[in-house]
Amino acid sequence: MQRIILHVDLDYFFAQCEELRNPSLKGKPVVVCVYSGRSEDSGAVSTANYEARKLGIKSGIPIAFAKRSASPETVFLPVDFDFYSEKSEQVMEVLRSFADVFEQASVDEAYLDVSSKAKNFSGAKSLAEKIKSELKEKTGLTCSVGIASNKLVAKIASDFLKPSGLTMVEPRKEAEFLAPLKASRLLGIGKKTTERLENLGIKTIGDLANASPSVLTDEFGRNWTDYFKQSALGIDESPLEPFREAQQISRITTLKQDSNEISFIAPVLDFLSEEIIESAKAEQLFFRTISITAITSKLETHTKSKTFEQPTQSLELLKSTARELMQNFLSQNPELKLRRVGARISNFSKKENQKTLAEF
DNA sequence: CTTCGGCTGACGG
DNA sequence: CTAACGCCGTCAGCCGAAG
Repeated sequence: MQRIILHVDLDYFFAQCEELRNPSLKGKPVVVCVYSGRSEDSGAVSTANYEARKLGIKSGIPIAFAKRSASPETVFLPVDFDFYSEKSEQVMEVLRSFADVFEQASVDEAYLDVSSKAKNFSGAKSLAEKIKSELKEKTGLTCSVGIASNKLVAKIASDFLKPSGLTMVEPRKEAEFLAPLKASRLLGIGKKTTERLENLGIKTIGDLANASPSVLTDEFGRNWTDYFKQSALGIDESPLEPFREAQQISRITTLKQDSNEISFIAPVLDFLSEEIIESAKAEQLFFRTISITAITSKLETHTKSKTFEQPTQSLELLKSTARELMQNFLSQNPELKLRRVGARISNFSKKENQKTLAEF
């Protein structure tokens, strides 16, 4: 069955939201930042608009680093996630109305299966243009759209021409479209894997398609090799998932100063625990596993966890367990100081005391 | 043998 | 002068223990 999938990606989403709220920002470099609160400029850049990107400012770099390459009119703003979420909901509502099957992939991305609404690829292109104009009209936001026969290629296509782009890859043209692109465009190929592939002389997706399977298997194993080979040819049967359930809820924060004292860290974990329980209750989730994360001064990550028999929603249990796990970790690693600490719940069930069939 | 718990590491928005 | 560095979430893979 030939599918027609659209991937819609909002352009420089957080920064575009800020431009929408304050139109005088338009035309200036805008940098949306996550401040850690530890010193004036500590933190990282979340999103930069295209004017800022021209200056070399992009997601993930330290704020202090971004300020060095900023121009005098560059505007730095703190993230306002509540505002972006609100806009995101408006956007998703519009997009959903155009789809036979809809999957929100993140706060600023969605997949639309329009197989029966569009009939053919030429119809899908008209539909995509309609989506772009209606989205702009109803929410004020621009987006880039990719059209293809599956999610994998649609996502790469939406990224091909930005901002405000529209890229269509017709059926049977997938491998040809992908071949010249960098291997890192495929999902799951990040910094580390790119380096390992380059050591094998593989730079582009085309190189990957032509690579010897046995060489790939030696380096990455069967599972990855199969996935790489299929992806490089643009083959992807994965269905849209309209109702993805959360697997975990976590909160993490940067300490005001590095520390290994439980008396300093425990109140921080308590605060994170309260936020986590609030989310869990909002989604009516009961959890069995509690974890803590400890990130050292040298940015090494450690996690510890504990699983309980009965699902729970108890704030007190979360607080006491998180504290106990952290206390144990600190005693076992007295030489370490922590920069960031986090807490997490997972292993969800919808209800407390869920009975198994055998109990009836 | 499979499943579960615990943990690490890679990745991405 | 250099180095600088958030937060939230998913998944694969490994290990050892338990079933």
